[in-house]
Amino acid sequence: MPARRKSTDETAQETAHGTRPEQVYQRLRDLIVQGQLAPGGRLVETEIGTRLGFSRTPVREALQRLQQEGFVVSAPGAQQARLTVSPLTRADAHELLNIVGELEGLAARWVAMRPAEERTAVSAELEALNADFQRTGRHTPIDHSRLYEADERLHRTIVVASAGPRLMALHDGVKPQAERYIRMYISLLSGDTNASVEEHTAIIGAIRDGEAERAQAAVQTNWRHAAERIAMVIGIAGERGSW
Amino acid sequence: MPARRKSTDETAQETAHGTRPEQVYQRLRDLIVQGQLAPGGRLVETEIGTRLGFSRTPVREALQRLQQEGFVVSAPGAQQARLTVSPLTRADAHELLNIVGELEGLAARWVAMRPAEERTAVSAELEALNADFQRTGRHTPIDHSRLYEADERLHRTIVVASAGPRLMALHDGVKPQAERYIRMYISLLSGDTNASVEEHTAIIGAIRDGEAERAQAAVQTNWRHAAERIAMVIGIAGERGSW
DNA sequence: CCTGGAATAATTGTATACAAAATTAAGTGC
DNA sequence: GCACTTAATTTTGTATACAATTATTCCAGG
Repeated sequence: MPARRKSTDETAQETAHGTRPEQVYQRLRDLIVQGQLAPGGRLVETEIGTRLGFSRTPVREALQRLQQEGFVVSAPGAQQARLTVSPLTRADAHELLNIVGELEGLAARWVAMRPAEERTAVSAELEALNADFQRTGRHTPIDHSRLYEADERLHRTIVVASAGPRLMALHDGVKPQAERYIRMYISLLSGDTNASVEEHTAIIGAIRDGEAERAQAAVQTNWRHAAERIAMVIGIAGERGSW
Repeated sequence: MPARRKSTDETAQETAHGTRPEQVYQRLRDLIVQGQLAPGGRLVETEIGTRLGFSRTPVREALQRLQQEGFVVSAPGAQQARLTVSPLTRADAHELLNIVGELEGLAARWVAMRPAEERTAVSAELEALNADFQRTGRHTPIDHSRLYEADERLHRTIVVASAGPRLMALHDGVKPQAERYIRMYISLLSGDTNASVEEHTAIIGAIRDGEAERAQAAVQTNWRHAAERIAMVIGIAGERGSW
């Protein structure tokens, strides 16, 4: 195949959104986050390439990015890369969720420092999202995927409202990895959404009142609790991909 | 040139530490951090390649990494990359230093949660480093580079003592970018090192006493002050590389 | 002088060929 | 059957060729 790019005559099946490395990246990331690519599983450049219909070059680019973000690790000590899907461990979950808490906490602090008008607008939006979250949590049977997404939307709103490009980039890189843990174990911990709803309420209140310190602390607490809960669940359910 | 790797018969001048992409990455990063590659300056793959004696492939890998970490940005909206050294702006400095504060704050919190024995060992080491820092600050004429490095050693000690691999990786990616700002403007703000020494003392005390919350807050305060000072200095001295 | 546009050059994206490692398979002697 | 060596295969690292895109130059017309 010649090295044509962005040709207008795309074949029908590949809708082609974004550059090729981007496509590969998105595809692999989804597979990892959703567990189709199991922790510890090997990633072979040529295989991915043929499977997705690209050459190794864009695949390599995507893998590098995934590696840097931590979705993928290379066998340590080896001279050659040998990439595998990162294992899910208790320690990693704890560390990761706490980091997300810090980043989102900073974002919350900054929202709480915005002018009153903006704050009320954001809090109103957050209230609505929290109500959504609560409703999804009450609904039986619980749709775990929707529940995660409702929570995600709420948190993301805080970040988008205040974060500059640096914090956004960092958050975008780290959050999906937390998602890996949360999605995997959410079914085991979604029994008690009331606690989360209350924590969200505390966050929203602090933002509305413009109390930066309190908003930051509330977000961090929220995540710290999540970290503890998930670490506990992993302790029971066992780690996956590490042995 | 054939694609030989890790050959034992390296030419004398290239001592070859690490893989080729790693070498290129290190080299470019240093050039950017030390300002040899000015903010806004163009980065051309072939030029870098010939200058360092490698082909475009490893250069590309290094550039990608630099881009993801934020040292380098691609012209927005363009279809092709067009990489340039990231500009130094007031807003970016503020955002970046606050992020570092959060990450190191989390590290400090974790150190403060370690068993007493370990905490006393770390605090002793930190005390020594802080004394070093103070001494360097008093010495006339002030060696700004040494002053930065003394500060850096102290902060790094906290991170190394407690951070897991995730936090370490994140910190290693973000901190050198803060370094870019600090090194550039340190000569303008190193007049008053006493404030920094005191802030360090507060951090060390909290760690010694095992007060996680206070340790975290102290580190964040330290960085928030630095952020404010540097943002102010940039306001006076003017931004570089953005226009 | 400067404005527009075609020709030219520079630069990046992608595929691919080949080399170096590393892994696996296959013998071989015991 | 098992340890050990060697051959074959797989997989990654690097260089390079070519295409697509973007920037630059140059020249005519006003």
